[in-house]
Amino acid sequence: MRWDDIDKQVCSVARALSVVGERWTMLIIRDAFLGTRRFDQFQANLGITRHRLSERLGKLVESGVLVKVPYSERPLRHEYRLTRKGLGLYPVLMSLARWGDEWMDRGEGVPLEYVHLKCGRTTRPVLTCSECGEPLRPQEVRPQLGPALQPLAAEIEAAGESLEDIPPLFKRSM
Amino acid sequence: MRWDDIDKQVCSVARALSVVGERWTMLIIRDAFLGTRRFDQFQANLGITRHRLSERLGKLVESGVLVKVPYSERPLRHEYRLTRKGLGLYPVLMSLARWGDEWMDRGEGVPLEYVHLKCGRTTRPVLTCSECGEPLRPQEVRPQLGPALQPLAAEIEAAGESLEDIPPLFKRSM
DNA sequence: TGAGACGGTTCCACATAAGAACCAATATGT
DNA sequence: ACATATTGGTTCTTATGTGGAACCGTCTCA
Repeated sequence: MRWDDIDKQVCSVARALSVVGERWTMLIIRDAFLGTRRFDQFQANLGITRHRLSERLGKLVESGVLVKVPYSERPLRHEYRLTRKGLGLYPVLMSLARWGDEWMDRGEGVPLEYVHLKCGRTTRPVLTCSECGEPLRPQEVRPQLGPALQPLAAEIEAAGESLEDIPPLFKRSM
Repeated sequence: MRWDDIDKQVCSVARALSVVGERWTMLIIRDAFLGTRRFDQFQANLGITRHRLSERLGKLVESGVLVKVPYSERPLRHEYRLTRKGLGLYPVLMSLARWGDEWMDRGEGVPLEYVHLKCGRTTRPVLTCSECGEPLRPQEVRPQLGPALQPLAAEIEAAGESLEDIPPLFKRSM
């Protein structure tokens, strides 16, 4: 299978990665969250080639993560800003940062700290349950087929198999 | 700059991506979280080429995200399992899944739902502040230089500039 | 009139990926 | 005893992606 076809999978992770899963893309988004908006700024901050940057920005605009907003007529210039869809990537970015802080440390402490303005303290983001507010741990979460995979569920039951304990069942999912 | 050098940046996101930022890698990890352990299982589920899979698994073992555990002598066979470091990627994965659910939906509903066994309800993971428990929103979080970037802070102050409102300041950070 | 800022595009050499075939150690069936 | 299957790879060829540098077009400012 080609990488270009992963967005066809019935899998939210695969679909997400079809947009933000290429080299440089998440770093461009990180920079956007830190306030970078212009082509040359991105290029200087990231050290990516202009060619690649141009291509990646184009794709991000196409997929609705960034918008091109003019900030000057004559000469016509635009900058790139996060859309709501782009802002939605914040948890992904923060989770990556947190994991990097925890596991990729070089013994010099973390590069950045994050002050939560609401409570005034340095925060370390935690993933929690929307329903009970407890931290979400992988052992305490059971994935089950959602609406988009009901046909698959029917198929499996028709074959006389059980929906329980078939981990590879989820091969097209999650 | 080459992609291979991003792990040298003083940036936790970049460092994290140097491990999990390549094509296929997060999908391999997704499968590992869903219970996949053996080479051929991964290959069948993902549709990745054996070559690429072999290389990616090797890198993940090298970087400590997976371990190779023998499950049979004669013939010697091993399987791949998530380490604690690997399990630490759960929030990244769930955040990606959630974003995909929300923004890459095709109108057929979500592929998978997640039941939080502790409270028994279908959960949608939320990123919250470790200190006050409130949901973390990008506008309410102020990144500031951490220990690893104190030299940079000194440099900037020496140049007579302010640490405030210099977004590109963070170019080597986050 | 000439240089510089900005936001790109074009070109080439090299690196990485996809797909298929092959390989080696054992186990299993006949 | 021999053929076939299983598992976990490696090797090869061809296609696609990437990095680096040069170039381009529109403006502004001196």
